[in-house]
Amino acid sequence: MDSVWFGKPRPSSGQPLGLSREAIVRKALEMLDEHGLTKLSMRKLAAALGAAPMSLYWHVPTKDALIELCVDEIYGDFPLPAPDADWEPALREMMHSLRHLALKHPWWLRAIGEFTTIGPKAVAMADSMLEPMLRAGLTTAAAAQSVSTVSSFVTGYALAEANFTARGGMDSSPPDLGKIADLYREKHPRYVEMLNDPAVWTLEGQFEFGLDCVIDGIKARVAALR
Amino acid sequence: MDSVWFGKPRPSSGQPLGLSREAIVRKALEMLDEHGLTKLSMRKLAAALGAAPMSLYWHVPTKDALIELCVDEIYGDFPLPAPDADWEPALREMMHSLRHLALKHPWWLRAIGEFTTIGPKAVAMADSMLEPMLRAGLTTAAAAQSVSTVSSFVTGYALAEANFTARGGMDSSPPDLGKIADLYREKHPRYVEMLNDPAVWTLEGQFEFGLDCVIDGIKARVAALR
DNA sequence: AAGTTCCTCGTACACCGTAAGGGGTAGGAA
DNA sequence: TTCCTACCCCTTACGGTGTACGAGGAACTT
Repeated sequence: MDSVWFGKPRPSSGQPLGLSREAIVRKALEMLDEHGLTKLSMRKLAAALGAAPMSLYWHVPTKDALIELCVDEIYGDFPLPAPDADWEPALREMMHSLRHLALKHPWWLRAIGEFTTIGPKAVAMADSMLEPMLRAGLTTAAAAQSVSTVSSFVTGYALAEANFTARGGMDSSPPDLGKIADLYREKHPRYVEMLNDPAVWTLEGQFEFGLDCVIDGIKARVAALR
Repeated sequence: MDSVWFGKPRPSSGQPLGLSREAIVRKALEMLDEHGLTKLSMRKLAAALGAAPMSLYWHVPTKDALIELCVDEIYGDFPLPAPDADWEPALREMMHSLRHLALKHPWWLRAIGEFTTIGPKAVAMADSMLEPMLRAGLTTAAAAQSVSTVSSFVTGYALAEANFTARGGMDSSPPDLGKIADLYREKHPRYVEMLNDPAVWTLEGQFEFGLDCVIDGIKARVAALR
């Protein structure tokens, strides 16, 4: 099945009046950030743009394709590390950026899970993650393995984190932890004790701990992987 | 907002004829495994059960609630480690189980990302993950931190893995890597070289590598966390 | 003036989740 | 026997969704 990336963005010789692929994506991003993935509809998007629903379909083949474009646009916000940075601080910095991106756009990770997007900006990001590792002397496979490992942790963590940080406007509210604790107090006391431990909810610190673990493990292997 | 878990499953004094919450969840799981999350509709589910669409709503308050029940059911398939196992092999084994669960039910991770479910079987799984760590002498917070770190990696990895392993019947097909390589060959040669490296596609080995990294990092900290 | 290309829109179709309420059936009470 | 109540299933209907199809109009070329 062909993806959006293989088709041209439709030639537009005359000056675009009001509607354009870029304008549609921009407004869609705005609405996604504000209301979440499930609340976005082509009709509402068109209304927000002052156009008829079917007008969008000239610029974008389908709703799923539009969301793929939006997902890739987010990859574009990814800040690049300094071109001469050592691999470890570069990797750390990129992973912090990745987490912040995911937390800033809660719909993003969910969309990634559903649409398997590999757009130009996603490729650029992956490429720039590879770069410091290769420069440190790793083989292609080893660099890929390292990057895949850390970014798996980060996306997994951000996914869990986003579930407990759902703010206003999202699709679902976070579960009521007090009720859950009451429900399971006698059957799973260990679990309830964990829920009530304030240290568990220092999400920033938890992330740092996990990131340290993963990077330590990679560091220990970098020598062998060269 | 109340969740399914806080309401009773509707008292059923007489013998249930045909329809029941259990039967509905069972059939829904079957259809989810076969056709994926987006293809499941209450109407089709009812038809598969030989019932009218609205009949389901006696047993289940809403479609989202039904999916939460399905998600929790999957947690129930999680195999428990031996009750006297050391923390490291126990953790390893559980993470392998978690990955296999995620790959066997591709809709599952996507649903977790969308619904923030904490049902009884999810709690039981979390509890049994905590157990070996606590037995090893970790504090509650340290055990939670460790488990959260590894399972974040595993879910993140499984999410990415599932995107490249989409088999028949899923919502979207995997992207055509050959075309992608052609598109980006001159702009991102490093990335394309990675795509063409067969070692990158030994997903089992990549998973093992990542898991080793994370567990090593935790192991190095276990002493300090006691 | 005629044709061509680009863009916008109106209409329509097949789906979706589910609110509201109508019946039927079974068991217990009168 | 008759009535009441609880439980379960269904019909109808409403307001949404993505998008196929094709009718236009506007601008530019010839």
